Amino acid sequence: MTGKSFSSVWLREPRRSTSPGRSREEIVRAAVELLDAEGLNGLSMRKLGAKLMAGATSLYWYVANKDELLELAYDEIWGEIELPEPSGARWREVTVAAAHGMRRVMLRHAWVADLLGRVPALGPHALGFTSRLRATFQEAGFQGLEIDYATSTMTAYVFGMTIPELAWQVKYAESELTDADVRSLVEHVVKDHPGLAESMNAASALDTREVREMCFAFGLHSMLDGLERRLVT
Amino acid sequence: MTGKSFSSVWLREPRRSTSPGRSREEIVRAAVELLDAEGLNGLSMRKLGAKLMAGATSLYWYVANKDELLELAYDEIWGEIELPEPSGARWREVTVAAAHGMRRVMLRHAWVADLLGRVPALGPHALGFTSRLRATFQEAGFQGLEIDYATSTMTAYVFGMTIPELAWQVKYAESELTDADVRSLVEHVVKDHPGLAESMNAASALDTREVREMCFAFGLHSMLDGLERRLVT
DNA sequence: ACCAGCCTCGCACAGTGTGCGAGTGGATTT
DNA sequence: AAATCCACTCGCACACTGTGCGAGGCTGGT
Repeated sequence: MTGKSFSSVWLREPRRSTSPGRSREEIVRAAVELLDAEGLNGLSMRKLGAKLMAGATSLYWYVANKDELLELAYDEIWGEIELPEPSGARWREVTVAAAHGMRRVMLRHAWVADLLGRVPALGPHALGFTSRLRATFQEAGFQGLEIDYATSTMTAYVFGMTIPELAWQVKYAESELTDADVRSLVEHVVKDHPGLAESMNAASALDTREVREMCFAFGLHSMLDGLERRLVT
Repeated sequence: MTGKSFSSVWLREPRRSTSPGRSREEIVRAAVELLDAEGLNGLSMRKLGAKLMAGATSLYWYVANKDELLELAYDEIWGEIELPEPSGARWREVTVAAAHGMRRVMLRHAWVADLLGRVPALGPHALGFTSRLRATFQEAGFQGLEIDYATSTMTAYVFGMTIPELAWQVKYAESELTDADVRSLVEHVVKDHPGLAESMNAASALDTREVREMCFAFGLHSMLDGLERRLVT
């Protein structure tokens, strides 16, 4: 009775197939592989069809359009995040583990960055994750809407911290720049900003990866401290 | 002496033009307008050319390729963020204002979400903003790498909190769903997750926009509390 | 008058998502 | 056994994309 077309992947049953290698799950799995290997621009229906030894348009039997396929692929990787059982007493441990889990999955599938701002996380895997994370905050003692606020804050932090990392990673991978090239670019561009230049010098003695991880941990624990304060007051 | 091609917009001088309406700045401004109106997929070189009463390929005189144009557009909107003068004493005020400024600009230019994960923020406007924000944290009392950690944490939070909002906004705008349609979709999809369903019910009595803003403020202040704690210890 | 340089743009190519409608093969009904 | 149906595949075509190339035009200096 919705009147208009109004469709969503999550409202339709997936189509089953007789011939093997041809099902929504298979297609989504192959799409994820292709995305991992070649990025968002590397995924085309024709390439995906070829990978599955099918015509490009055959896939449209299982999937309404490419956007839907991307929604499915997006939800798929939400399923990869390891998340300990909710536990109110050890909510910080659980939350820290969840944050690192999210970050790991994002780094593994750099193309998520392109979908975060386009696809609402409404798939079963995404909801499952969110739901369990929410339960953790609830058991920790948050109440009412603040349960959701805390959950959102936590996921927001991980997204926001990891996305720019992915931007670097992508820019890196697609052009063949050496570390020295990148450094010289940044040095040049940062010239008019003494503060940034100074911090770049300080960081350049250390391993980039390590700095990123320290930064992530610093922000994460700060944020959790802040949330914890909201709790005991 | 870099050996390889290795180019970046930020290393090349923009080309000047004789005929009016044709310059890097004009083109970028028009691109931003088009992006605002039609989103990332709505921007094509041909449409942009038409808007400027120029052939599509004329633009390539001023801009190496579309990616470069997007980098320029991305940096352009960094310049729109209002940021008070750095002030150590009132660093929280400044930071809160900066966060809301970022959020406002993002909501105004929903397509940033598509670029955050693809384009490193190396343009002059982005660096200017970052540099001044950094100065604020420095004057607040942070030291060494922690100045940058705090800065990153803050921007990460704003990005991460706003991006999913943009996803909804986009999905909304491009399909013509009514509020009721959206609610029924979410209700349906959330059925297996009692916690989420409950919180949805609690929130549905309130104005969506208001809830989003309360959530944003809650997380922001939590995060700043956490950072402040790092400071006094 | 000639030339050099900046600047414009038409053409063409390879590639995209996807609607359409014809085809195929196996199961079910008559 | 024949006819019918339906799940499924896919070739073709269309409109559209970014962009390399190279032919032109305009402007100022000699």
